[in-house]
Amino acid sequence: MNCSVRYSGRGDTTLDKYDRVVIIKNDGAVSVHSGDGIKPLNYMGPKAVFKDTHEGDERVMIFDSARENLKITVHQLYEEITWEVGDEEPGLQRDGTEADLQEWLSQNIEQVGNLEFVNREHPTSAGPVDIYARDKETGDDVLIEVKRVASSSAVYQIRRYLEGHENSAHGMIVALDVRPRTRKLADKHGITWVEIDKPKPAEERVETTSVEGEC
Amino acid sequence: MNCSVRYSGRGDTTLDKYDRVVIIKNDGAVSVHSGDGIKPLNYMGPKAVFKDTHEGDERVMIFDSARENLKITVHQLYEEITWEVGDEEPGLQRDGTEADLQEWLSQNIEQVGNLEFVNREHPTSAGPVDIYARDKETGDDVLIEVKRVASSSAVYQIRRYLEGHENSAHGMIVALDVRPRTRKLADKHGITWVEIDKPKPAEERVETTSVEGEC
DNA sequence: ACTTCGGTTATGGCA
DNA sequence: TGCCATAGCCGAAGT
Repeated sequence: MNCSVRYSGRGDTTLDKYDRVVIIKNDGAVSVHSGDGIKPLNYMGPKAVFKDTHEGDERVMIFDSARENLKITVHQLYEEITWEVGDEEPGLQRDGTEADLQEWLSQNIEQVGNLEFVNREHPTSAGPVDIYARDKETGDDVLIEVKRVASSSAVYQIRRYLEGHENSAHGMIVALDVRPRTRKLADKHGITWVEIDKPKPAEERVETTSVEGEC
Repeated sequence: MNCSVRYSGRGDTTLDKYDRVVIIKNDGAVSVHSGDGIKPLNYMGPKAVFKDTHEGDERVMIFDSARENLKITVHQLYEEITWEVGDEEPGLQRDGTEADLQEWLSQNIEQVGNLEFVNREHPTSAGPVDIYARDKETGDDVLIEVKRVASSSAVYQIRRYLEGHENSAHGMIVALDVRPRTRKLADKHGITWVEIDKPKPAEERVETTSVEGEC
């Protein structure tokens, strides 16, 4: 359709007259798509209430929710199709998420050092740290942040946890991919980083190698 | 269409057989939508190369890019429509973004204290701080983090900037909305927070005062 | 190419 | 409900 759009709520946006595709889903979610890209230009969440109105001789679609509203002015409607999709979507199965890594590491903590696993999602005053371990030699506490890809934020995160931990502890980042600048930043802050290979699903596992960085 | 999807790249996902809507755009972007929600279940960015193949008697759509690939197995195709959209999309105009707030505050710094504006996006060793100002009474440096909605991360952010700033300075958060726990956290770390009303767009504004620095 | 950061981020989980 | 942290986050801008 050829349309212009006005959104007001968490922010305010305007979309000038042009050809676009508008999708309205079963749960009331709306999205306005341009001819390019993955993300919709405008959209509205599942709770939206749809009101089909007119302004002069133009069709105006209004979507309202608690604190937001979206107004699509339809200048020309080229085509309108409806398709039943059903609500038994099996859903997306993700593999190798951070949670998976965390689970794996809690069972294979020796892969990243001479460590003993203590706790997972261990509470600190700055929030829960992914893994709490102990150095078998020194007996020191080690707090580990697990990431698929570790960027600078991982360093800041682990520093907060160290600050909020009851004892003084050593910080460590374990990830499939530790970005170059993150390595330098971690070193600078005395935080150990370890890259591990993507762990295979349980039944396929044989061996893993690891690359380690020190400060 | 009725399809199942396999993605491998930045992560790995599986999507079991069900009815969905697949959108292929001008620039090569693909998205697989379920009947609910805003975000696509699977997708692939603009650079994707499309190969239309077969596996047995089933159509298989493969999308490849540098380090990713998406495979859609089509079990049944209900309908296929093509629509020309054109590439002169005027684009989304955002209003009241953080950048706008920053701009406004740099011109109206007196709204949040007896301050004198010094610099915007002022560099520190921890990255550029939104606004650098000076306390007119004490002469102390004040570093300000501007947000639409300020959550705990704003506190940590400003602390990093204070750490990376050349002089000792006072930290401040200015936002349309400072979340309750963020207020407490800011207080705890000695960081001032100020909530402001959403500034009106430039053309509606009646007057602004400007502060000029003397050398 | 890599990094950083905003976003109407969305989404899920937990207190 | 609010808050936190993840996400294949996306997308844009700067280096």
